[in-house]
Amino acid sequence: MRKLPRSFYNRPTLDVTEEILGKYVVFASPVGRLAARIVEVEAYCGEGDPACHAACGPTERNRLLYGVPGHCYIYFIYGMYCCFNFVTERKGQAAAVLLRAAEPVEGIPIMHRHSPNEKRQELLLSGPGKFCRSFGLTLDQNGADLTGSEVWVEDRGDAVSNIVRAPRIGIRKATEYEWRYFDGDSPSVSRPRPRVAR
DNA sequence: GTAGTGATTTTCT
DNA sequence: GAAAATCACTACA
Repeated sequence: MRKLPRSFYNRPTLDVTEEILGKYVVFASPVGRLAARIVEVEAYCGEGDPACHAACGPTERNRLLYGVPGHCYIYFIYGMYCCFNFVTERKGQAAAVLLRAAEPVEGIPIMHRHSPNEKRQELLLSGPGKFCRSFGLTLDQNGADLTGSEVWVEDRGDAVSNIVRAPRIGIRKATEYEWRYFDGDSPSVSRPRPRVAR
């Protein structure tokens, strides 16, 4: 059990994306400690990636992407949901890894309380919006330092044997890049059988 | 079981 | 004014 250092994030985004699978994200929330095993992520590289928030240059909203790696980038979307990102690459390089899904490990009763509609435990974190809601992550955690003591990622020695690569989901641009990585053996990925349409 | 559409707010053009 | 890195509900097979 080892907290990942900043040097883990200060590398090519696609390397971080692949290697963060099977790691554990931990959130010391005000109502208790939460932990989950990461099973699905997507890479967003600012340079040459039309789907990245930073594709059109720096703005007030995405400035964290350009900042120091190893921080959280959380944004509000579709009026009711948040998405949680890990900022990667060196300062000045806008890139991040979007956490799409995870398996509940610790603090499961708390997650159920945040998402009373979701009865099945393996689906509590099966999507970026649901992950933030079940974890209780809000814009209050935007910009949190992943080497700090509020939110961080641990290596618990898990290896993912069946890593699957697929086109990214929920975007209308640059879907030809297969930058979505997930654990093909996990029941908690957001789309068990990815559809080609959309 | 799968497929389609509405909800709702922040951000940028 | 329009789009967005989504989710939940309804309709239909």
